[in-house]
Parts: sequence; C-alpha cells; structure tokens
Amino acid sequence: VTKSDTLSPAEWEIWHAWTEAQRVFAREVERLLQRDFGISKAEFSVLVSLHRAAETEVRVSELASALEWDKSRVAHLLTRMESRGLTERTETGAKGRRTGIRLTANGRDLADSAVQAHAGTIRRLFLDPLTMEQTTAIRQWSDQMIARG
Amino acid sequence: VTKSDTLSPAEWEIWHAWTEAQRVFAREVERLLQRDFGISKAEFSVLVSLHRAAETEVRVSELASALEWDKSRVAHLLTRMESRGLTERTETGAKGRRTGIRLTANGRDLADSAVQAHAGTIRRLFLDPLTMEQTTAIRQWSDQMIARG
DNA sequence: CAAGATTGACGAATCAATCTTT
DNA sequence: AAAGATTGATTCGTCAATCTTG
Repeated sequence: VTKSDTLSPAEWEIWHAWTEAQRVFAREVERLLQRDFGISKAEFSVLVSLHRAAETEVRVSELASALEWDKSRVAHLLTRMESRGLTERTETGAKGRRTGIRLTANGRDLADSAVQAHAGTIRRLFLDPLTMEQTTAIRQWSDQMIARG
Repeated sequence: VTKSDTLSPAEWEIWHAWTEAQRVFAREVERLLQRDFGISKAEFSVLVSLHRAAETEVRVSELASALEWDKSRVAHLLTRMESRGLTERTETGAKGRRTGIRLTANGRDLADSAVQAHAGTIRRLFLDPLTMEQTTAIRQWSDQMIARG
C-alpha cells in the first residue's frame, strides 16, 4: 500500500474516533470524582496509593516513583491535601524514623468511598460495555504500547 | 456473575494496562512534538485548525468550539503563539469584518512540517501495529463511547 | 556531602469579570 | 444589550534552587 504523507480519511477517522473516545471517557470519570467526592484525578491517585499502604507510612519519594510524578508535584499536592484535612505528615525528628505521610481519619473514609465508587464507574463505563473481541483488541494494543514505551 | 465492590485482579489488569498504554502513548506523541517542533499538543491543535482553514480567516469562538475549549483558553494561547510569531490577529475595525486569526508565514511552515511528521507518528505508533480485527474492535468501542458521552 | 523534601518562580488552564463591537 | 473577545485571579504542574537530615 502506498502511503502519502498525510492521513487518509479512513485513517484519520479511526484515529480521531479513538482520541475522542478517550477524551469523553476521561472527562466523565473526572467529572464524577469531582461531583461525588470533590477531588481531582490527581488527588484520587494519592488517596489510592495511601489507601493501599494501609497502616504503613509512605514517603514522598515512594509516592512520586509509584505514580511516576515529579517529587515536587507530590509535595505541593500533599500541602494542599493536608490543608483540607485529607492527609498528614508525621514528622518524627527522631533517629531511625523518616518523614512519613498518612491518611487522616477523614481521608481514609473518603478514600474508602471513592475507591468503591470509582470501581463502579470503571465497570459501568469501560469494562461492562466491552465485547470479548474489543477486550482482546484493547488488551493487545495496550500491551504492545507499554512494551515499546 | 457476582460483582464485588472492588475490581477483580482480571478486571484491574485490563483497566490498568489500558490507562498505562494511553499514558505512554500520549507522552511519546507530546515528546516528539516538543522535541522536533518545540510546540505543545495544544499549540499543535491550533496550528492544525488554522492550517485546515487555509486562507479563510478564523474567529476565536470558532476555534474554541471546534476544539471544545474555553474561549479564554484560546485567547490566552493565541497571545502566546502570537508573541512567538506563529499566528497573528488581523484586526479590521471596519464594518462588516470580524477579528480574524491567521497563521504567519512561519506558522504555516511549521504547521506543514508538524502535520506531516505527526501523521507519521500516528501511523507508526497507533495505526500500523493494529490488525484488521483490532482496528474494527477499537473503532466500534470508540463509537460506542462517543455516542454515550 | 548526598539523598530526600520543600519552596519559589514560571507556564498553562479555568472561571469570572470586563471591554468591544454591532 | 447581546455576542464576542480579552483580561485578571486562582490553581495546578514543572523546573530549578534551597533546605534538612543522616
């Protein structure tokens, strides 16, 4: 097949449908997080990470590498979340211990509800509507992309 | 099938693979635009829109609705792009005419190259690796998602 | 001093308010 | 005054610089 230097209408249509679909999906997920829990996607990610860690205290650098974020982004965001009473820093100047991050009681409650609701959202909007073929196709594409990324 | 209130490992795997893949993909596309042309994805979108319009002058509100952006976002971005010599505003205070936006000569050259290169990127990273079956499945999924959005 | 954390300065996006045309 | 465009205030993310602790 000869390929020109611009996308053919057919190529463009697929590409455009795909990016639009992603956009619609992301927008809806974020809208629901904001509407039902008053948090952004970024805040939700932090809540999930701390939620997973359960009782263990987490360090900023751990969060940053887990989320693949800049450390300063984490620090800034934690400052804001702290001021809203969702997280806290346990600064133990003592010898063995490190500065740790924890969910507050409120933060934990919020995380519980939000994680649950989010699972429902993902099912409803993403997983349930997928046919077997679509699931396979998306899974294959994703694996390829991650492998080459 | 009974559904719990959290995602099963299998569900989570698909979901996670998909979001990670998107992230890898988006990151690479933006990296290339920045590296090869010194522009962001947002700036690229504006260049493409103006490029399509060819000689016709475009208004801010048209750009905004085409891109589904806030009008002020367009205005702010155009101010920056104007200061870099990529676009210009043709303010005709005359009666029938409206304030129009145009590419400069430099902007047009940049748009030409970037559109071409971007088409190659989309082919290489997205279109070419897809089989016919995957293409069909992804197209269907995208259309569903857009329809319900 | 070296790793880890924070802070400040800046770029970019959103929302509300203002200015400009017809 | 209504539509369209801009501007300003605020917030978030990034990068660079600084502070802190082992």
